[in-house]
Amino acid sequence: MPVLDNFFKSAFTVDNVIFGFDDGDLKVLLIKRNEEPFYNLWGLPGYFVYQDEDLDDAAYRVLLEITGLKNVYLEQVNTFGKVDRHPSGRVITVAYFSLIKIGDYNQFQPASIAEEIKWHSVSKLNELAFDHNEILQACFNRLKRRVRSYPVGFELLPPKFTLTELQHLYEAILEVNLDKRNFRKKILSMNLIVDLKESQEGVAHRPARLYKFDKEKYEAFTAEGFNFEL
Amino acid sequence: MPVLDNFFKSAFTVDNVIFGFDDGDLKVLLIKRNEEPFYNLWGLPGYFVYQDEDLDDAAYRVLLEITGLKNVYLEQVNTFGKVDRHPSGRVITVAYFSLIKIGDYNQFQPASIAEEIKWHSVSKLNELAFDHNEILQACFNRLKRRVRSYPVGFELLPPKFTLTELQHLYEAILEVNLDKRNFRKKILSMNLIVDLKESQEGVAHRPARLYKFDKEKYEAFTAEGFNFEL
DNA sequence: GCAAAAGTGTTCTCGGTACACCCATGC
DNA sequence: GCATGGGTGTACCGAGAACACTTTTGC
Repeated sequence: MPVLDNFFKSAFTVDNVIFGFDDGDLKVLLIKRNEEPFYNLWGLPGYFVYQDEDLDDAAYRVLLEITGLKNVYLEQVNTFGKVDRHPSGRVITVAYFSLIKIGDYNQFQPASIAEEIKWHSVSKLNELAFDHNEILQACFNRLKRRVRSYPVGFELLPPKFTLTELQHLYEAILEVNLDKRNFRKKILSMNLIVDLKESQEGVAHRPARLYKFDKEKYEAFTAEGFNFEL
Repeated sequence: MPVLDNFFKSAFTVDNVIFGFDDGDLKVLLIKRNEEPFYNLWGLPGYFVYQDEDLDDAAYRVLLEITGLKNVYLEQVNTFGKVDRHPSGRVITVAYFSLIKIGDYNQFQPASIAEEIKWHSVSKLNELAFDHNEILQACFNRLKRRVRSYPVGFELLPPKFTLTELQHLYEAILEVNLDKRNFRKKILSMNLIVDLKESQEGVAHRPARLYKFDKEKYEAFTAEGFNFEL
């Protein structure tokens, strides 16, 4: 074996694809870089992992710095390690995605690593810094699959929501159109959401009933693993 | 930002869970370590990633060194980066799994990194070096899911096989028992395998018919993505 | 009263599942 | 002839998919 020291010359980072859902549209939180490389380009929030820091902890740290949020859904997706992906040296990055409720996000975090932070529609993105387009695509694909085995609505929607909002969420993630009646039949038969017996107010049409997730059922489901096909 | 040099002190490795199938049993190829740490314990084949080497290339290199094989199925699974997972310093490892035909494997590779290389049943494993039990479990779980979206039999079985062998493969991976008639109905209805009009020889019972995979259909299927529920 | 979205059932088809007996070969 | 695994068909049930009209509100 060669001298071990030859190998301890790399750095690694975490990059976090933070998904939110608003106005019928799946969004991702991007930062405008205020330093080289890729100055002024949009990119994923991320940072180097400290020497004494676990990978997951680093991902949570970045998430907290950017959004002010803890205890949110976070999942490791893939690791990207092309030799030349970072101009400063050998840097491999571990990609995570997280799901947050846009309403919980506090817009003005004092984030030193970014000049500007903004939600972008996943469906219309321009060129991002580094290999971040590729990373984002991988995370979006993972989310598409995850949606079938995990009730992601619980993470992305506000505490009270309408069935139409929930349907639009699935449609945005899966990039399909769903039949309203079939969707409702299916989702209600899971007994995962609860009718709050309240209604929307101030809308210029028949107000929709509001629902919430049943936390106990949700936890029982996630523990045993289940199938969420739609 | 702190001085960048502080971060370029880490090493990373790839570890490869090499699956094979033989005698109705799912196997994994392990090495007996001939150096510290974990001297004489069994562990996953893996190695440091060179500074000028892409991650996937490193995984293929390890695979080639251990098995003598190229062009086999290889998939990145997860990255493990607990601070103290490696006694020599900060080493994060990217886990891959690959699928090979046990018959193609040449038992005596001149592998410098191992004293001994041996197939082990996935169902009865002892304690492995590092966090390799955890890594193996993650890869096995991934394989369980992958089996539903990819015809893994194509990678794990010899060119000619019987339907019972194929069924046993699925049973070993999914850890369930399948109904013989239903399995055959389903698998034959996919038109993915071809009756070779040949039979087993030298067995002490009615000889089974031999089948092969239809490579064209297989490639068409994998290109468009498909569903392999069983 | 009109625009806009909410809410609601039935039918058909297809795939999944359960299930038991005869067949071909080696010894 | 017997032990061993190979090979075959049918009936039932439930989930998914297609499909259109009435209701409630704000303006």
